[in-house]
Formats: sequence, structure tokens, C-alpha cells
Amino acid sequence: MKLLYAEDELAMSEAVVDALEFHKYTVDAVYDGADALYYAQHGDYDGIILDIMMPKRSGTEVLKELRQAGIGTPVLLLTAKGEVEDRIAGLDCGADDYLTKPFALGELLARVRAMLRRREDFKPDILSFGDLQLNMQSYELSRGSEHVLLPKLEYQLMELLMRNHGLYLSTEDILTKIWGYETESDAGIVWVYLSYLRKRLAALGSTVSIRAKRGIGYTLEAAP
Amino acid sequence: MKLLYAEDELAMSEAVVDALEFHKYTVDAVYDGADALYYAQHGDYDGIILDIMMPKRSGTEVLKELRQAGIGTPVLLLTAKGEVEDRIAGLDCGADDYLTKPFALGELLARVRAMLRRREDFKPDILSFGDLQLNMQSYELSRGSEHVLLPKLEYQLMELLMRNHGLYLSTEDILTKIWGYETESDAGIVWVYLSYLRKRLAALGSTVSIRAKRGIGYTLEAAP
DNA sequence: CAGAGAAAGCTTAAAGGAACCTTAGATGGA
DNA sequence: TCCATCTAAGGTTCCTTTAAGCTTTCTCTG
Repeated sequence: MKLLYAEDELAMSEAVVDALEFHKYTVDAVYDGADALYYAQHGDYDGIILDIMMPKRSGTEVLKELRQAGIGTPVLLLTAKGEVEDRIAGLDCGADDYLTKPFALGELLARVRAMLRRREDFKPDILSFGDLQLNMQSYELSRGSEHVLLPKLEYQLMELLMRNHGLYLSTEDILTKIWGYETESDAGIVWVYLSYLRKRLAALGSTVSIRAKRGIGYTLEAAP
Repeated sequence: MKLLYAEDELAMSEAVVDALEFHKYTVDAVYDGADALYYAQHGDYDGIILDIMMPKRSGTEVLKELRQAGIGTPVLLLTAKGEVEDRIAGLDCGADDYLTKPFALGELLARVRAMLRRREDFKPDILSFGDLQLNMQSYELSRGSEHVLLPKLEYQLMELLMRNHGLYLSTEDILTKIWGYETESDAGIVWVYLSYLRKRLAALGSTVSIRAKRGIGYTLEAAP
């Protein structure tokens, strides 16, 4: 799950990004409204967290432009205490929820979870493919009674593959969706993690395998 | 949208059927697993809602048989609270989603909507000509139950020919459309790939062939 | 109109290389 | 110290391309 977090206060931003990443989200952080708009339009996020008070463009401005551009990504607005008009304007522009600063990190996490879930129309929190199940709460990959607890990146890769089973995902796709829009890394790192996951699948004795197609990408495949 | 609803508790069934019909679904209600299986196999439904606890056959049994019979209709399972194994077994057998009883009607409706929509989204893009289908997501060329996974260039060539069936494409056309405007290669490489594709068609026993017209180009042709 | 010759089309085998895979070890945070 | 992540290097595989020899079709000439 990939989030965009727009907030101009640096200390605040770092704390929140840490917390989100700890909970297995991929987070891109930006520090003003102009960047927020640009990233939101180009980055393919599952959710966006927008501070209202930002340099260059306000959160509500960004939100309004996004919705006008037909981008429906769920948005959580952060407002300072008491700014009731902003809040109402925000919801009017198509925000999914708002949270008043200061807030507890746990509260933010709960809202983000709720926001994503709502958008997914109550999708179950177990993803399933072939003889495998991926528990999105505990990050466990299971086959029957066998379980493995996946590290963050392996989990994200597995989730991505399972959500898109049947589709081929290129190393590019994987790189931008997991490592973020602007990353130094290259296809090599993706190969490494695909290799790790293959080892997990083998260890579980699963019938599922990761199929590579030269020049196209990767997809999950369940042997009969 | 036509749904099958299998549930042995009569009062429950009536309430749910009412709600679904109010939301413009056409609903057939059955009251045990044997009927559920029979109707599901013969009725051409857009979605199926299966209670797990039912007389004669359990919901999971029904689901398993359906999937083994190659029927991919999306299935929503209803489980009693806490029956975790049933749930996992269900997802394992190919359920699309589950819902624990008791549930709010609104939630059921949301899940049904999501399930049907998901199915729409995943409907693969398929090009057809003669007795062949080309799956644009999996790069598979099929005739009936026979499948071949095409390498990238063979796939691109096949796609080009299918999209332009009835037209003659010159080697020039093919070269610039697949290998790009500025390429070192010449017509020879096109002949090679046409040859490869012909071999694929023969292997599939297809009635489709690639017809060459000297000095003009190539086109697909389906024998009667 | 027959036949030679040329051009276009076709097929196959094999070389070459890019894409892919795996592993060991370095790095760095909890 | 352990675990997750990343880097780098060597090994492998499969796709693409080359190249060569073959067949078919057209055209020109006697």
C-alpha cells in the first residue's frame, strides 16, 4: 500500500513517515502543496494525507485540483484545531476524512486503515491465491498449517503480486510501487526480492510459483 | 444482474432476497446445498451467495465442486462467527469474499457490489479471430483449451495482425510498428517471426493462417 | 509459350547477448 | 547481536538476430 504524505513541518513529517513505514506502508513525503499535487497526479497512490496549511498551495487547493482532474484517490486532511471552515470546505471538495492536529499516531493509523478499507469496499483482509493465503494484519504467508512471517519488503512484493495475479508486472512497476516514485535502486533489487519470495514459496511447498517473462514482467502462477 | 442465494434459514432468506430485489438484482433462492449446486451449474448467474452451514451439502463442498467443474462465477461465502478454518478453506477453494454472520444488510450489498465490480475489472482483454483468441494480459494465444505463451515479439506481431485482419501489412509496416521507426534490421527478421507464428498456428491446429501476397504484404485468413 | 533467371518469400540452426537469477557478504538500525 | 536490506559479481537461460540455403512466384527473352 503506497501513501503520499504532504506536510511542511519536517520533524512532524519524519515521525509520521517512520510510523507509517513501520506499519508496512510505502510512503513518499513531500513538503509543499505544489509537490503534493505533482506527486499525487503522477505517482499512483492508494491514499493521500494532506496537511491544509502548506507553502505554495494549500491542502484544499490541491484536493480540489485533484478531484477536477478526475483523480479519486482517497484523501485524509490534516487541519489545525478550530479551523472549521477549512474542514467543511475540505469535505466539500471530496476529502474522505479529516483529523485535527495535534493527533496521536495511533489515531492517524486507524483513520488511514479505515480510509483504505472503505475505499476497497470491505475487502477481506486475507488475500488468497492458489494454495496460499496472505494475512494482511499479521503479515503471515500461509499454506495450510504452515506459516511464515514475512519481512516488510517481501510482504509488500507478495501483496502486489497477489493483488495483480494474472497480470504481468514489470520491474519498473514493482520498483515504483514498492520503493517509491523516486528511487536510486534498479531492477537488481527487485530480482533479489523475487528470489527471496521464491525461496519462501519453496519452503512452504506451495504449488504457486513466480513466472518471469523476458521483457514483460512477472506474475503468479498456480500449478494444477 | 442475476444472483443465486443459498441459505437454509427461511426468515433470513426472505429478508435478504427482499433487500437484494429492492436493489434491482434478480435473485433465485435455494435452501440446501444440493439445490445450490444444481442451480449454480445450470443457471448462468453473475454471482452466488453461499451459506456454509446447509443441509445435504455444505457451502464449501458446493464451492469446491463448482470450481472443479470450471465454473468461475464469483462466490460470496457466509460463515458463522469464529469459524476461521471454514473461512480459510473457503478462500482456498476459490471464494471471492466472505462475510461473517450476523451482518448488516448494507454490508452484504456492498460486498456483492464489490465482488461483481472486481470481476468486471479483471475481465481480460481478448482479441479474437477465426478460432483463435489472444489474451492481452497473459500473452497467451489459445484455440479452445490449447494455450501457448508467446514471447514478446511473436505476441506483438500476432496482435498487429489480429488488430488489422482483412488488411495487408507490408514488411515495412510491420518493421516500423514493431521494431520502431529507426531500426537496422530488414525484412528478413519479419520473415523469421512470421515463420515462428505459422509454426504456432500449426501446433494449435488452428484454421487460421497467414497469407502472403507478393509485393503487397501479409494478412490473417480463416479457412472455413 | 517455354524456360531461365531474378526477386521475393520461407525455414532452420546456431551465435550472441541482454535479461534474469542466486549467493555471499557489507551495511546499518533496533 | 540479530535481522532486514542492499550491493556486487558470477552464472544461467531464453529471446532475438544473423546467416545461409531453400522454395515459390513473377518477368523477361528467345
